[in-house]
Amino acid sequence: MTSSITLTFPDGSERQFDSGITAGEVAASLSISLRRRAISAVFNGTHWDLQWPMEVDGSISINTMDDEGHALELVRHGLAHVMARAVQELWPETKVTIGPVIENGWYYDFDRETSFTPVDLELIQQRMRKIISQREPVRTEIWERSGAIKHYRNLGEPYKVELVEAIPHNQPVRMYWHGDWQDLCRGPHLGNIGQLPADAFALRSIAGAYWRGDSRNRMLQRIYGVAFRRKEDLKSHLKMLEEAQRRDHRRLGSEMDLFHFREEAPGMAFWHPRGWTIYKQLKAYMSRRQAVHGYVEVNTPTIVDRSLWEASGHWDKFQEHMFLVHIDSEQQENGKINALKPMNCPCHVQIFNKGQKSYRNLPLRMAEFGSCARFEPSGALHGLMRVRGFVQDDAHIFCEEAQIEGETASFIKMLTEIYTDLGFPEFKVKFADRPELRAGSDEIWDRAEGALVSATQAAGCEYELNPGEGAFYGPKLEFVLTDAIGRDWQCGTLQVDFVMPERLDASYVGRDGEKHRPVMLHRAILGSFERFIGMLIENHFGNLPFWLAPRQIVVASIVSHANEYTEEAVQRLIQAGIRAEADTRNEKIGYKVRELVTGRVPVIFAIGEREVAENTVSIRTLGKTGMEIVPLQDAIDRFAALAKPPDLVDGDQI
RNA sequence: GCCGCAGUAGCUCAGUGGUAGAGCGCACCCUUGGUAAGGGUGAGGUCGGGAGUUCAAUCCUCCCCUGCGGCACCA
Repeated sequence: MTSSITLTFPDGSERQFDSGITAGEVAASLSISLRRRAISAVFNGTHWDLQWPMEVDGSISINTMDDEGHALELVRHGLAHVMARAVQELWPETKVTIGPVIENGWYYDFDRETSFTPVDLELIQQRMRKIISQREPVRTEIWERSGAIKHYRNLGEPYKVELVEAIPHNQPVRMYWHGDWQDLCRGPHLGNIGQLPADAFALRSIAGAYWRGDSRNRMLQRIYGVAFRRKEDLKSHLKMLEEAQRRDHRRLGSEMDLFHFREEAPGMAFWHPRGWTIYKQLKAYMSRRQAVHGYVEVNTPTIVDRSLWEASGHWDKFQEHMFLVHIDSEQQENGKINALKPMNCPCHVQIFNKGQKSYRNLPLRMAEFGSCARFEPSGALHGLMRVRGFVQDDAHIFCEEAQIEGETASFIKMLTEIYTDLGFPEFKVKFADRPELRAGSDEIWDRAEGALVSATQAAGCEYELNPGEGAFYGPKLEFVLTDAIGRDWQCGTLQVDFVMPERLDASYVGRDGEKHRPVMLHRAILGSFERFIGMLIENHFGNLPFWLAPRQIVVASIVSHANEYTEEAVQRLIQAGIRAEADTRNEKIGYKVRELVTGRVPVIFAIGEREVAENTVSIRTLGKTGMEIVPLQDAIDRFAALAKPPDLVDGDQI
């Protein structure tokens, strides 16, 4: 009296099976070789374990190791369990928690008194290989919730008890056995541990991580691993990581003599002449861009009395991140305290508030390259990407509610232009909607979110939802770039704010002659110059576009009696607006070239007797091996044109 | 902030319970050399800071600072 189900295969054919048949049995019914190669199935869109029964009609396809996505998931997931087993075999007192698959690998969090060491990683790795070589089958069962809880209580696995308790009641509690070792897991898994590639994984690092990601909870020890289907894939991945480390902006920043950090001012960059050159160029570019897009530029105080921060709400919400300044003892006695500004917005509202504004002034786009200081937690600091002192390309658009959508759309357009100019035609967009704790009515939030979403869609931007991550005062768009090591950094942002204008009592006179509250859009494109320059360095591997390159041309003499002509050429290049230097050191040209090439100088002019005699230069361009002899004036004209920032380039330029 | 690891010359790193070494760089000299390293000589270090153990600490112990990898945070 078994009922039957109908399964549809990828080729469209249908077959009847007894209800409860497993995906593995279905594969076997198709062919013995397929059964042997099968690793999992996709049943009705769900990644399905070969051991799981199917009890409803549906579509099915069988996966083999050739199905990369599914194969990698099973491999990484399987290795997570094997690693946990290895750890418990080596150190039985260790408590297990969770071990999810992540990009390129997995991690597993353990609770153990003693810290894992790099030597332990090697031991674990060896034990994992041994476990894999035992080729034990994987078995799964669905358990009663209470039975599972009891089981884990008896085993002394408190984290597993918590996990079982957290499984929603409409979902099965699934247990897996890998040989004798057992773990709670929603699956699916490979049918046999021996299918895991013992030579295509590596344990990478040990790190702390809070249980359930909550800093109030106990700190566990997390071990990260990477895994692939084949040894070659692992090798190329490790090589790629090395490559990425080589383009780390912190490394390039010191190799190229751009900036440095020191103990006296943690999280604040000391910009060297070459780094500051990039900074200045970028700032000038942004300034021109903003002018074109209808922004006015302002400048506001760095040190501001606490009364403003109290009014803006920062004193309550942000104080622990603010650098406080006691100016003198008298002020201190009066309880007067100043703070370095962590943001520009309150100051901008004060400029808006000076004098009477009318709807005719809106939208008012007020920009500032404002120097901000935030006391970031020590563990958050990361080169230029996360600093305590930085300059934002900040602006606030004061507008009417009906203008939000239009302003958003033109902002996204401007941001896309700028990112493209700077070498980031691709970036992620996240839409962060209302958080649980928020100001303003649901109706206002509905309107603000709606305006942001429709403007984003109108701009043709794909975005992902970042639920509940909006600011307390309004929803935001986040524009995210990825660094060399794969870490994401938010650069641009657009935030709708109904709260700050209220708190600081901003108003304008509307068409009706009455006072109205403007809406404020907080927005930035680069985010901070520091972070964005970090991204630029990594993105270009230090080889910045010519207009941004801190050293554009070095004129190197080959013989010392060419030094005078060399200096003259440099002067003429500088007058033509090019960043040029002379290299008249007493060294061979081969030595100079090597040093300049490794120093990422985009263009070298070499000057020997011939060039002096013929009034030419020998040009060598970074990345090319050949050279080219050109009259000096022609070379100056050519590179002066190339040195133009992208927004100033004439149409017919390259 | 939390967990772990690290800090020796300008840089990259070696090293030892008896106050330190290499390569590169730097300075000077020789060399005038045609596109990725010409040769010689020399100067440089409170071994991150403080305390302790010891006859003696750069090395061992503790505290702090900074950095690195994560976690948490990123208004």
